Amino acid sequence: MPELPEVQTTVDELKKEILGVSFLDFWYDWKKSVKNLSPEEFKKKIKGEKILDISRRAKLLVFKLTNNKLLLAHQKMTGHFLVGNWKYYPRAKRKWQSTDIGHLQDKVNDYIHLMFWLDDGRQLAFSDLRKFGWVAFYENITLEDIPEIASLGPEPLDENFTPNILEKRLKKTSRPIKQAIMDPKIIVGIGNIYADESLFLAQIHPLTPANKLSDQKIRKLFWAIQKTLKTAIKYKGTTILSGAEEYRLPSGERGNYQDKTQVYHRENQPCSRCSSKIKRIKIGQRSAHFCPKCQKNSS
DNA sequence: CCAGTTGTTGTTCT
DNA sequence: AAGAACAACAACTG
Repeated sequence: MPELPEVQTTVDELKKEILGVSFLDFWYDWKKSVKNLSPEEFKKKIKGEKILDISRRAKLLVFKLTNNKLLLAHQKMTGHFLVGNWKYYPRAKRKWQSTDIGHLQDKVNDYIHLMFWLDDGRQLAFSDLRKFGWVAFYENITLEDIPEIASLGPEPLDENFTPNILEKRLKKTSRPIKQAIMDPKIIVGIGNIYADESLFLAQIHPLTPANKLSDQKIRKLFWAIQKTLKTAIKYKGTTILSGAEEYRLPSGERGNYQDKTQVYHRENQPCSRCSSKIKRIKIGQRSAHFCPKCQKNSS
């Protein structure tokens, strides 16, 4: 699922491919995939816009367009961008406006809900099996004032982010530490996979109340989060094997970090540190994976 | 048919 | 009022 490392990888790869190109045309088959405008209005706005820069804030992709206009995208759980040159899409069994795509022949995948035609002859496709992801178009507003951005906490890999800032934010809540670091108002970019992995690295039990962690543990957690995210970026993110289409690089390749996880998706497998069986419990209706021996519920 | 999966938001409860 | 809990969104796998 796209968390910070997957979004960062998408940004890095897209920059190599489509910086400087312009949008020629747009197609959609799911209205809600365009968040703040009607898809028809969005299409009018986006046509002719040039991609000047691509960056990331939290799990959002930020496309900087001409005259400070912005295209934002959130991939949520199953969304991802693909760049290519296709002829058929999306799924044969779905009805769609044949006038828009009549000349196409090779299929992308079954879950394309947005398609952008680019002026370099290629296409940018947004694949999203569960349809929670979205794009939004903004003009006459600075990035920090956009509602989805304004309420966000600090970036874990920002050079100005320090253990003291993390400590201050964690002291404000008694919720389990796992839920606290997954809360984008406290710190952004961390989802289920990297929360479990960071807590394993820091040897912290996921149920420990956030405001009960010692300063030493918080410093260790700070380090563990950065280490985990940086390593995951190096491996181009996580693509958990499954029949469904999930996270891919814009080239269609899988990430490789799923082979590196220590606890996530590894229930009953031996801990790499002590060989105890990895446990899975529920925290706030979500799975949490941890080593019961290495991650004690102590403050 | 049911449980499990996921990030974020909006609603409801305490 | 604030903070925490939880439903909702969607679609597929096992």
